[in-house]
Amino acid sequence: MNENPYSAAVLAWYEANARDLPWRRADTTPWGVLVSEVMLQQTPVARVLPAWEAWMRRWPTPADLAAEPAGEAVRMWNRLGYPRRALNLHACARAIVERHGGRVPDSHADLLALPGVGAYTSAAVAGFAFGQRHAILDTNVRRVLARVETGVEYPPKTPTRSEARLAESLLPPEPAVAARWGVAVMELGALVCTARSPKCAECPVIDGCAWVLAGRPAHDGPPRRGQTYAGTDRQVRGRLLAVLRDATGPVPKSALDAVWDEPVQRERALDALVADGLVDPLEDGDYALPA
DNA sequence: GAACCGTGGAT
DNA sequence: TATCCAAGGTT
Repeated sequence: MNENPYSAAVLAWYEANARDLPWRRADTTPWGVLVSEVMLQQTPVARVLPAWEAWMRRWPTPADLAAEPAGEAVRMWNRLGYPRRALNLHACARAIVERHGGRVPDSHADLLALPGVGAYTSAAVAGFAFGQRHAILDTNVRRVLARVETGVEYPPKTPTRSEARLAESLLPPEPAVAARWGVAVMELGALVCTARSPKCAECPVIDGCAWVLAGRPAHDGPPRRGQTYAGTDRQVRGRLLAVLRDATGPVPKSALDAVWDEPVQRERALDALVADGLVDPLEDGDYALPA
């Protein structure tokens, strides 16, 4: 008995409309799935595609990456954003080699223990790579459920227990079907039930959508503040790291000083990069990507 | 729980 | 041009 009234329609829609993404192919390894999920954190599919291909070509297994210095991962990450994810993936590779014999673990708890792997990513890898039954609650699923089930345009700013309970209540009983349902709802949110200008005419569950039935009311409540970027420490960190990425070796501090005029903010950003392990201060005063 | 952590395309 | 926001996680 399945308590999910949408699964059949969504699964059928997915069969007909799913994108042919490389990390979804049958021959993709769990490592390939893990790499894709980390790269996709807060990053659009279109920008991940070439990065994933290059990464997997260079480091087809965790052992391949574990054998390299962390700085190589940061350099390879290029401009994908949130470069600590590169560090996390490198640390994942070493943990997988040391604790799991070089194979990506299939248990949800072991996945969750990996650096940079949280509630979403652990569920996604366990589901998509190993066919297990876990609730997937990413930004796409949250938006779909907010509309179809709750009747509001957008979910809360941060995931709630209520959302998690709802997602779990909708899980099909059969693990393989549940895993399929997870990607299918995500894909529906990514292609049809989008944040702006949703394509309701193409939606397979429009007849049961609480938000549509309510007349598609606009989001009420405080505006979800956008993060200004210009002038922030993040921008400074990005510029500093770009210098190190684009250099072939260590760089003098003067090269870093050149990217930002304001010295207090510049030093703070550099110190933070060092504290995060993204930059190594060398004994001679130069700076380098981590060894 | 809020703040922080990059980057670039779309509108 | 400015804002939104994209398969989150950590502190």
